[in-house]
Amino acid sequence: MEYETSADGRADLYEQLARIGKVVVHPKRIELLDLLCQAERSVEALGAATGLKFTTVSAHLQVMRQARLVETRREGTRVYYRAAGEEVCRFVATLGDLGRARLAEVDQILRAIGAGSESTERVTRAELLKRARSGDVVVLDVRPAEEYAAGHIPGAISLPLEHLEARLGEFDPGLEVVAYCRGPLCLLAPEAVATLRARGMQARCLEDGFPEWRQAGLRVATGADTPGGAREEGHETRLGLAR
Amino acid sequence: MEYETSADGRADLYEQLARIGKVVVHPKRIELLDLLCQAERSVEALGAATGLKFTTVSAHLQVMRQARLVETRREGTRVYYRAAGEEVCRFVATLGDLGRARLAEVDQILRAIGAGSESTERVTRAELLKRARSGDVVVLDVRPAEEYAAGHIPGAISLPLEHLEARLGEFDPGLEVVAYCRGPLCLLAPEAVATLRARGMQARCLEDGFPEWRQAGLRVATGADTPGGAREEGHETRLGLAR
DNA sequence: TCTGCTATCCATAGATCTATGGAATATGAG
DNA sequence: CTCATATTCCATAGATCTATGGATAGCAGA
Repeated sequence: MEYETSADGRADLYEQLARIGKVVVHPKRIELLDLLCQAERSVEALGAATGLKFTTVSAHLQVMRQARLVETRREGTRVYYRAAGEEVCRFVATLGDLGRARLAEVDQILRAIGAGSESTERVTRAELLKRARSGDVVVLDVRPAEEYAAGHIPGAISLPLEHLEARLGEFDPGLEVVAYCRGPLCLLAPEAVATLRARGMQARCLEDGFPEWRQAGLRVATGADTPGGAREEGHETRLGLAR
Repeated sequence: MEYETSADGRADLYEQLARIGKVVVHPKRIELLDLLCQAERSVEALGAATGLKFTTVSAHLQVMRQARLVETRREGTRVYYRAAGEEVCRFVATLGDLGRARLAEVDQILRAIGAGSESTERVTRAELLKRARSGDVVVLDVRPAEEYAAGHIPGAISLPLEHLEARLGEFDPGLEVVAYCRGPLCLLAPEAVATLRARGMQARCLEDGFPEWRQAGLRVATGADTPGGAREEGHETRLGLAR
């Protein structure tokens, strides 16, 4: 149906809000928006992350741009997309909360993969701050490297989930690990914790994720995890990884 | 496209959230949901409020029911719909906030009708409480009667916008009026204030609206405004209406 | 049971959306 | 200017959605 811009302001209003609704009517667009709330990405990278052809991703991004939910930055021949402001992320989070509250399926899905109302309680931000100060805990950022670079908890080390297995041997078994990811709907940290626990390690998830940390007004650090690549030898015990 | 329930939990998750998105992709459904966040209503009443044939409204309601955003209650031959919980209202409010923040059109529309970043600042809840105690202010609920009945600010008098003109003469010109409605996206109170001011009265809007009042944990009253119909004679000065 | 209501269910024409191939654009390196 | 790369723009077949008329179902009163 066609709802042209009429003289009736009230109808117009809902019309405008529906532009936003259009974005979240498609699962892939929700996924894309969720990704963009974490860090900016190129069209190509988004395609790889979602399994869509870049041309399809571009089409979805145009819909999101129409709704002003994303902004772009050009760098050379590449275009980086990002969520257009804090409100967008808050909206996505609210959508997730609502799904969790009203759709039993959402909770089931999360639980099925180990997140959800998990067996082990999570570490609160306050507790993490306290324990980090005393130095007996390793804070692990298991999100993709670009998201870590876009912002992370100070002192956390970047170890994307897919590299976790490979580096399991490097952990100091004497320290507890606190892993975090993107938030309550994200499964990266729960999976990491499951992996670590399977090895007999002490590991828990942080409550929520990085976005919530930032929104709580806590300090954040940015930049890649030692640009050179490998971490500086010898300093790693600070982070709880055996050299 | 068809996104069947696959083994990939992640895809499933966004799929489920898209069920909610489906509700807000259609302007009329947003309008319906917004109405249901205010008070429960029958299918017929919703049709009248939105200008849709009841059969169309029913179809929209099924979509909302699928997403579990509404619940029903049967009373005789009539079915009353309502928003399914606080989270739903919060979601609608967040959608409105996002629209306001990102879509200039939304703000323009609101401003065009007198709401939006209006010329007169609004009264805060704290200020209203204080002044209500000293009794030099009339609190006016300009929403439809059924919404007033479903919950209102204690001491407020119900005077739906469409009856305001007719009863203008009853106001005590010595008192300031504070009008409220459904929230920042609602235009009822701003219009009421405009009408009152045109008559030279002191009038302002309350910040936000009733839902926010309730969410702030403040006291609310329920029930119709004197079941008999006319307000008790003689007690009205308490409310600022001349007898 | 029959009748009158209110609401849901069904079918459908017409409008809209999605994924994708292929062409057109924009930017940077030669 | 030419070529290569990353995107956007366009066209389109096939799937999905919307509004609505007509039929059906649940409930209350005669």
